[in-house]
Amino acid sequence: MRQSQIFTKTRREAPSDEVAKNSQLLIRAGFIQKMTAGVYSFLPLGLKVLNNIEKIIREEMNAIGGQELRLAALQEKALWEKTNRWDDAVVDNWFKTTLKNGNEMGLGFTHEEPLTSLMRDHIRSFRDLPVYAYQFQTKFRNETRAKSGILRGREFLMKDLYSFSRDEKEHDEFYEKSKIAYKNVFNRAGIGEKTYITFASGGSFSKYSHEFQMLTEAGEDIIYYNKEKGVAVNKEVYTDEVLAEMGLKKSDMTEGKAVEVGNIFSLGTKFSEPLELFYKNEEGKNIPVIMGSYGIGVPRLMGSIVEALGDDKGIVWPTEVSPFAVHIIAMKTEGVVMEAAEKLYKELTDIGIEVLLDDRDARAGEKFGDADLIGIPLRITIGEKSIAEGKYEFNDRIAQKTELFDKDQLMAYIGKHNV
RNA sequence: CGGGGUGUAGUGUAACGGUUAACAUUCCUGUUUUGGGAACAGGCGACUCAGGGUUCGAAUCCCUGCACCCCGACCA
Repeated sequence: MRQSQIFTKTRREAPSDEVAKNSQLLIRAGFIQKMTAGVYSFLPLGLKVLNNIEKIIREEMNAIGGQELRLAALQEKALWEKTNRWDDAVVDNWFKTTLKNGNEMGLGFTHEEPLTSLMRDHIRSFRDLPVYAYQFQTKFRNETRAKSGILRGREFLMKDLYSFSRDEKEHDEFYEKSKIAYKNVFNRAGIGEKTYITFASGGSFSKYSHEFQMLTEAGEDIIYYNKEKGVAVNKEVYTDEVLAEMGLKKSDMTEGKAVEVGNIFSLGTKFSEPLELFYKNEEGKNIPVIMGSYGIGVPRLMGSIVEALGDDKGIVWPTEVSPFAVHIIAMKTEGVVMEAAEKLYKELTDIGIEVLLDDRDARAGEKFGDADLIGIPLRITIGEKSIAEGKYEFNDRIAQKTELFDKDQLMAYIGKHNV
């Protein structure tokens, strides 16, 4: 894509009401726009990132047998009354509305109920299990206090997977597989090193659950982590008993602030029983399905990446998440420089590499500054100097260093960083 | 939901109760520039969040509402 064609603009300063690093940088670079507190729109660059993250998650979910679907956002009252989750006294973050005929409806903040209900049409026999279904869908949560940019919004895209298993053993096997899949997601998203699988409370679902917590001052949870073992315990269940159970010692744990980028829950029969999702086993007996739920907030993950990797110059995207793989900076908009830039742009684009070409009639400082802000990890500067030498000037966004590559070296480098 | 704070050109800031609400940046014109946010000249852009009140006079003081931010509670 040509940068001159992108309608969004970078800005030098973030709006004064944006305090969080993630939203400051994302707004300055033109990835997102705030509508109102906790409600953000995703602009072309931001949507590309969101889609890239979605792709990573989709691949990992498919790899463990997930089947993608899309449930309705509008929810009917009767269904949620069956699990006692309609009442505002029980669930305080519903967005509810009323139909013209007076019926109440709610905007889904999660989807255990509708999916469990849906599965009644499809799960009858032990032969129909297990089932792993997931979706990417906008969730609505009437948070009393939205904050931290896109880390905690009132409307956000979420990947939610639900597992339906015959028994605890089958459930546990999938639960363990999901841990690996989640680790893969966060590794590919570039925050693997800072993300700990964290033992946590099960909320109202079960006694315990696992969260994936990424260390950052922008987070709202306190965890105690062990770097060597890569595990952590959420403060809310940080007891001697839990530590002993996990074979950990208090002296080996470090306290840190963290943001929950994903979580996995065992649900047991909490939903299958009230919603009557039973299957017939080999003896013809009705057995409640064992369930689990597995969530990742996509914008939150995007914001967490910015929090974790961004520096004082701007955003730094990991390769797989970056809106473009390569950023070509043309130092001039005409003559041999522009011709060389166009040529490389075409060559890379033709072999399926996503390239952003800065063809704007702007000064070098502005182009470099914007490139740093936007955060594409690989940058190639096309100018008279490197053309004269027959080389390509390559800049590493993270190391902030420059190298001269010939064509083969360049292509090899790009190939290595774009699997 | 409790506590605190803030609302002024697109953005960031300024303005003692007293001219035509200022400066920077963005944007537009022109000239010169062209490898890390260029220089000069000119120009556009604000009913100062909304509604009341006090006052000869309100961006400024008071009240109400709304919005946003921060701390806490909450986070299914």
